[in-house]
Amino acid sequence: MKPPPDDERAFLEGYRARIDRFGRPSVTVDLAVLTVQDSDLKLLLVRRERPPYAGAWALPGGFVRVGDGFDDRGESLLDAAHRELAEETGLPRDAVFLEQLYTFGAPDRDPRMRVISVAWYALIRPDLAPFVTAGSDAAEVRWISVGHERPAALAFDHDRIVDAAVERIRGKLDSAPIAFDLVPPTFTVAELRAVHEAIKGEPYDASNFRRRFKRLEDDGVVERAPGKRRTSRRPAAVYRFVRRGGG
Amino acid sequence: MKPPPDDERAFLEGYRARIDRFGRPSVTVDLAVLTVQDSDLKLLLVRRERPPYAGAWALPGGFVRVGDGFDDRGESLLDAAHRELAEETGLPRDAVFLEQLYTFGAPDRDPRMRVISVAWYALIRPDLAPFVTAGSDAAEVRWISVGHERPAALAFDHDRIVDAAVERIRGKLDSAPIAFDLVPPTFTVAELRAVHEAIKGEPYDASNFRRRFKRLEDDGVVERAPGKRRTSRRPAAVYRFVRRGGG
DNA sequence: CCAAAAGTGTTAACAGTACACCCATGG
DNA sequence: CCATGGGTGTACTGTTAACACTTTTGG
Repeated sequence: MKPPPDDERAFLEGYRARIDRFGRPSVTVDLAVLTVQDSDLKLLLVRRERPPYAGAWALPGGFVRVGDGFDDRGESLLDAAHRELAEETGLPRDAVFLEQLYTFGAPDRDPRMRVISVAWYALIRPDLAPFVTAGSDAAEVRWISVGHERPAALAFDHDRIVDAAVERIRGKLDSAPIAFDLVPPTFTVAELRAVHEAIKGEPYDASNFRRRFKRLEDDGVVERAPGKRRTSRRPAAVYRFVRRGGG
Repeated sequence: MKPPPDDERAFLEGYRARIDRFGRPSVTVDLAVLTVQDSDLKLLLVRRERPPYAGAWALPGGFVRVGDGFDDRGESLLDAAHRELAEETGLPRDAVFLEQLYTFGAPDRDPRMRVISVAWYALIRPDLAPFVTAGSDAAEVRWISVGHERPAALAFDHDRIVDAAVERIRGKLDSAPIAFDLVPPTFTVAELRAVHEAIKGEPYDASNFRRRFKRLEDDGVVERAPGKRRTSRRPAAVYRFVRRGGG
C-alpha cells in the first residue's frame, strides 16, 4: 500500500534477491468474451497466427504489464483485462461487464515457459457485438456458438476457461443481474427471456417468466421505458434496467 | 501441454526474451484457513516476524515455486497452496477442503515489489483444528473469531481476502456440501446446524433445519452412523456424510 | 421435577410449474 | 381471417417460515 521511500531501496533490493530464488512466471490475462444473439450464447475467438498453437482458435488475451516491478509497477490485473479487451474489441470500459473467473497455472500449460493466466469473462450487449468483429484489426476474429459451433479444441487450456465461464454465468444468472448486460439498453420481456434460455440452454415458460419479470418491476429492478417494440407481430412493451448505487 | 523438444530450445528462448519486456511478477499463494468451533467461524492468522508489516497479523502463505520456468517449471498453484497449508498447519492434503478464491494483483499491494497473489480458502474440521496451533513451529499462530476478534487491519490486502472467503462460503453453503468439511466425520443434526449458523451469522429454526436434513437423508446425502452423542442433555443421533464419486 | 435440547407435527404464505385462454397485429 | 407472439388467469405442487408440542436426558 505504501510505496518504499527512496532510502530503503538497498534494503528492498536485498529482499528482492532473496525472493527471486522462487522464480518469477510470466502472467497473462485471458478473456472469455460472451454475448447472446439469435437466442444463442456466443463466444469471441481469435485465430492464433504464431506458434505455439499457430492456426488454432484461442481466447483473446495477452501478457500483463508488470514493468520492472520496482520503480515501474505496471498495470493492475483489471486494467490488463480491460486493455486486452479494448485492443481486441474496441469496446470502452463502461460498455462491458468484466469479472474475474479463475487463475490457471499448470506448469506445462504453455509450451514456451511457465505462464500463469488470470482468466476473466466479459459480457457484451448484442447491439454492440457487431462492431467487435467489424472494427478489429488484421487478426482473424469470430463469434462462435458455444453450444454447437465450438472447435474441437482451443489453444492452451482455453477450453477449461470457457467451461468455467459458462458455468459461472449459469450459476449467477438467478442471483445476480447479469442478464441485463446481455440485452440492449431497452428491451422486451421476450428478449430478456431469450437471454435466460440461451444461457441455461432450455426453454422457459413465457407466462411464468413474465410473472418473475413482473416481480422485478414491482421491486423497482426494471421499469417501463417509453415506446414499444414493433419487430414481431404484436408490439411489445420495452423496459430498462434500473442501475443501483452507481454502476 | 507438450514440452518443447530439445532442438527447439533456441527458438523458444527467442520467444522468451521477447515476452520478457512485459516483466515478470513474483507470485504468491495466500490462504484463508477457516474452521468452526463453539458455533463460531474461526480464521487462522500468523504473526509476521519480518517487514513488511512486521508484527502485524496476516494470512498464511508464501511464494509459488516457479523454478527457472523453462527446464524447471516448478509447482502448480494447487500444489503451492497445499504445500503452504501443510507447512503452516501440518495437515495432509486429504484432510482439508481447498478451493481457489480470487487473484489479487494491485501494483502496490506489496511495498517490496510487484507481487500477484492467488488467494485460496481452506476448510478445517474442528476435530483437527487444535492440532494446527499446537504443531506449528516457532511462528506465532492463532485462531481468531471472524465475527468479533478480527484485528483492526491485517497485513497487505488480506482483509479483502478474508471478506471474499466469507462471502464465498456463505454463497456456496446452500448449493454445495461444504458444511460437511466443517464437522467431524460423524456429527449430529445440531452440530451441522451450528456450522450453518456460524457461517450465515443468524440462528436457524431447529425444527425446520431438521426437515431439510431429513431430505438430505432421503436423498442419500447423509446416513445414520452407529451410536449416539451423549454430550448434551438428551443423546442425539449421529450421521455421516456419504461422499460421492471418489472424494 | 425442572431446564434444556432432541425430535414431531401443523399451518399459512409463497414461489415454481403446467396449461388454458384472450389480445393485437402483419400478412 | 388466421397464424403468431404478447399478455392474463388459474389450479396444483413443493418449499419455507413460524410456532406449538412431546420426549428424553442430566442435575
